[in-house]
Amino acid sequence: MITTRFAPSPTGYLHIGGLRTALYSYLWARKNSGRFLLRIEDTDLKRNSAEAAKAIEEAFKWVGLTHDDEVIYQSQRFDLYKKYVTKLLDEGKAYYCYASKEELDTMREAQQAKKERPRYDGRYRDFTGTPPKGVDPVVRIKSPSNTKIEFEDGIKGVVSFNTDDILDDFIIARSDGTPTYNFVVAIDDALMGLSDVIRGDDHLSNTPKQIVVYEALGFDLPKFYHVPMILNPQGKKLSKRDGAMDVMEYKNMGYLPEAVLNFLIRLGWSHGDQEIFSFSEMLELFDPTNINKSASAYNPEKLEWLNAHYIKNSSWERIIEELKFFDLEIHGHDRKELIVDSLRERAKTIKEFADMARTMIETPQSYDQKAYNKFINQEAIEILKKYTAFINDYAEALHLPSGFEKATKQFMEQNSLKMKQLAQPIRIAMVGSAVSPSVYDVLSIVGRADIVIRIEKLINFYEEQNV
RNA sequence: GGCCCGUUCGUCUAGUGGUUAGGACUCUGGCCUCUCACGCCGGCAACAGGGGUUCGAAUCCCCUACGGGUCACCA
Repeated sequence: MITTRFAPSPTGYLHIGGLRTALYSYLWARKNSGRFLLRIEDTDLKRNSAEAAKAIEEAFKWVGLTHDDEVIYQSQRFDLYKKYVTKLLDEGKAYYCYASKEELDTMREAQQAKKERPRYDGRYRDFTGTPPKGVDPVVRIKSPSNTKIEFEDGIKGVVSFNTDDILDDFIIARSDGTPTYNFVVAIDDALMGLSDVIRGDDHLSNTPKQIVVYEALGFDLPKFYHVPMILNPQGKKLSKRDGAMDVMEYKNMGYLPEAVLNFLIRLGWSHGDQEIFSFSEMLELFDPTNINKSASAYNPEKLEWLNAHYIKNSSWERIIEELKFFDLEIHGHDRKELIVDSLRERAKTIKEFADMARTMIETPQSYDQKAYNKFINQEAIEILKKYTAFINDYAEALHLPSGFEKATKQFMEQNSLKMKQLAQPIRIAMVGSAVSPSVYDVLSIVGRADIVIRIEKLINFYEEQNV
C-alpha cells in the first residue's frame, strides 16, 4: 500500500510550491489506491497552526484535493516523542549534553578559525561524571562516524554522504524538553506508515539525519523523492516579492483550479509531449519517477494560456457560477449562454471575463477616446440615426443574434452600406470601445430597448461636443 | 567555505549511443474577419565549456564554469 503525506509548517497559507508537492503526493497515493495524509509541523509553538491548517484545507478544497484521516498536529504529540527520546536514552543511543550555548559558541569559533567544519565534538557523549549545576541539558543522538549514508532517491538516483562530512551528534530534544524537527519527522513518517515521502529538494540534506533516527529506532525507511524547487520567472528563488505565493491568490486573479493544477503538474514533470491533463488523466499517468531532476522557473504566460484553454472548454453554467465570485450575476437563460459563448474565447481569466461581460451588460459611461475620434463623425452619426429608426420600426421580434443579423443586413442593403461602415460605430455605442465580440452577439445581449438608448446616448454626446 | 544536487530554444519540456535535436508557451509572418480574440498555416530560437570512452555522443566517464540547496536548542 502506498501512503504519502503533505507536511507543511504553518505559515498561514498554502504556498504554490507546496501545492505542487501536495499534488504529486496526492496523485501518487490515489493512483495506487493508497492513502494521502496531512500533518502540520508545528513543533515551534509560536505559530498559529489552527489557522494555517484551515488555510490549507481551504486551498485543498478549492483545487479538489482531499486527504485521509484526521489532520495530525505535531504539537499534540509531544508525549509520544518524549517516549522515543527516553527509549534512545535508555538504550544508550542518545545522551544528555550539558554544554552551554556559550561553550558551544566558542567551540564553533575555534573550529572556524581553523577552517574546520563547525560540529559538535561529542564532549558529553561518554560523560559519566556529575552534571554541572544549573544547566538544563539537551538530548543528543549518537550519530555514526567514518562511514557512508546512502539512499536511492526516486528522482535523483543514488545519493551518498560521508558521515564525517555532514553529521555530528545532533540535538533531538531541546533543553526545554521539546523535540526537534529531524527527530519528529522521522518518527511521524514511520508511525504514519509512509511508504513514499515526496517533498522539496531543500530536505535532501536533512535526509541522512533522519536516516540516523530511523535506524536508531529500528524503523523501516520509506522511499524518498526530492522534488526540485520552483524558481521565479527570472530563474531565482521564489520569494514574496514575486507576487502570488498563496494559492488562493490565483482564485482572486480569476484562475480556474484545473488550470493551476495542470500548470503545476507540468512544471517539472511530463508525459511525452502532452500539455493538457484532466484530473483523471493526472491520476492515470502521474509517476514520480519521471519528475525532472532540475529546478524549474514558473512562467505566468503558460499558466494564462492554460487558464484560457480551460475557460474555452468549460460549460457555460460553470462559468456563470465562477463569475459570481467577481460579483457578476447574469439573468436570463439565453442571455447567460450568449454572454458566455461570446466571451469564452476572449478572456484569459474569469476576472477579465467579468470585466468584459460588464461592458455589454452596463451602458457605457464614457467612450474610448481613440476609438471615438477614429470612427465617430458626422457620417457615422447619420448612419446611427437611421439605424435607430430602422430598429424601432422593425416589424419582427428581435432576440437572437441571427435575428439582428438578418435585420442589419436588410438595413445595410437598403442604405447601400458595408459592414465595415456600420460595425465600429455600433460597437462604440454599445460598449464604449472598438473592441467587443461580434456586433450581432452584442446587439442581442444588449436587447432592443437598450440598443436604442445606447445609440441615442452616443448621438447626444456627439452633438454636445459639436455645438 | 564544506557537503549534496543540478545544467537541452527566453521559459516549460521530449530525448536513455546513430533524430534535419521534437512539442508547448512567448514573440513573429500570413490566412480567416464587423473590431478584438479564437482557429489554421509558417518563422525565429537550445544540447554551459573542455577533455576522454566509442565507428558514432545531448545521451556514458572526468575536469572546469555557473546555478541551487544545506550546514541552528527553525522547520
